[in-house]
Amino acid sequence: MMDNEPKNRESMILEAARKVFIRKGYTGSTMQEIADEAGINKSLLHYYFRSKERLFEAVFVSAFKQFVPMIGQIMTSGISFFDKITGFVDTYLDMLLKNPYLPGFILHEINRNPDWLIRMFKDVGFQTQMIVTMIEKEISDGNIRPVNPYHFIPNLLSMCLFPFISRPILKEILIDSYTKDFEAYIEERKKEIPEFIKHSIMIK
Amino acid sequence: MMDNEPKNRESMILEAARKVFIRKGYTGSTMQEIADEAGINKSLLHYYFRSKERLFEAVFVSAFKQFVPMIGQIMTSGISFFDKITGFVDTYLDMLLKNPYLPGFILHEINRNPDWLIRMFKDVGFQTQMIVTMIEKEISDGNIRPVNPYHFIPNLLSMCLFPFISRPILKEILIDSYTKDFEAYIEERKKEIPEFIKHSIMIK
DNA sequence: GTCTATATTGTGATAGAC
DNA sequence: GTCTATCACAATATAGAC
Repeated sequence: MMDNEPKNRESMILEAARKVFIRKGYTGSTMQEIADEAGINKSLLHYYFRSKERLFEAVFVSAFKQFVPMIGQIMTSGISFFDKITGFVDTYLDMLLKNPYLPGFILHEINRNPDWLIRMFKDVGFQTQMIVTMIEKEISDGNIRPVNPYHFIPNLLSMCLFPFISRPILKEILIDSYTKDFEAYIEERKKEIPEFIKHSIMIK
Repeated sequence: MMDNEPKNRESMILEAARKVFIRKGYTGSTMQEIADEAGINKSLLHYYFRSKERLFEAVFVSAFKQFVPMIGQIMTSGISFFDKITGFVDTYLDMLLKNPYLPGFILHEINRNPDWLIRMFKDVGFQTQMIVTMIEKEISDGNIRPVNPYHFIPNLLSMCLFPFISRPILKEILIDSYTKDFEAYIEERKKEIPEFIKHSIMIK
């Protein structure tokens, strides 16, 4: 960790709040715990952010932006379809390894209040239509077999995200008998997921 | 709904608690809300179950048993590998459609307290080794290509579970532009998931 | 068994000294 | 800006009448 630069209180608080909220969720976290984590007094939280809800909102917005993959860049580049998949999986899994509790946090909080999504996606924007178009072009070009993009995209996302959401269960039913730790297991998936997809939809 | 038979208070409370806990989680639920849902007084909850935690535990244990797929039955039957996959996906998605919030609930609560798992799996037991052995036999028999079972099994589970965990997001980024409602979308997946797997690992 | 208080602790939030 | 003290209320839990 190289970020020991003296930061201002506001970002210190945000960092502590992020840590606590992401791990325990909104209803599972208390202002006291966040204050302790930040090494300051409870009232200071209210000084910088008016309420628990506002503090949470600040954390959630930034976390959500991180969660939605920057899929546009790589999907419009000139590389082959298989390389696009590999590149995406590699980049996204790397980010998730650095933020293993992010998926569970986002999914749970969105479930708690789905209305946030509409406002969220205005800022962030997952370019669905662009990806669908890209996939359809690959099909008509004869590079991949006819696959329904509206199922393929969730399949891809699920295979990346699921291990992080179900981490304790996976550890119990699989990894323990597989003698690998979690990070090594995810590293393996960087090859396994593209391989799985390759056999599933590639024509040549 | 045909279950209007007069039930005893205890199961009425359990039903109400299940509804509230599964939707809002342990920290997001209050005893008051559960009492309201059951149409009774707050103190009665404490009469039947000593504490919030005990009431939750009763709900969680039964929910967890439902969540862990009865994969042993179908995986040891004499049918072909592809039929096993299709049968499992069909059965499991049907159960999930009746309990759409179950996966998010279980996964979130396990994340909140992973220690429960050890005790849970003693009772329930997901027969990992049996499934792994079965897959390895299919490989050596030349029915499917050599695939790592420790990645294949999570892939299969993830494709079934993910839509339910990420339902609001999927609705926002996919289904709206796809003109299907959620149930119709899941019905489609009963064919799409086996199809995806078939192309991915079947040899013939 | 079921209800109406009531006790007791948690927690978000504010007031006010410095 | 930062702290201590305190308020107001919500939530779990219990006591006791019926």
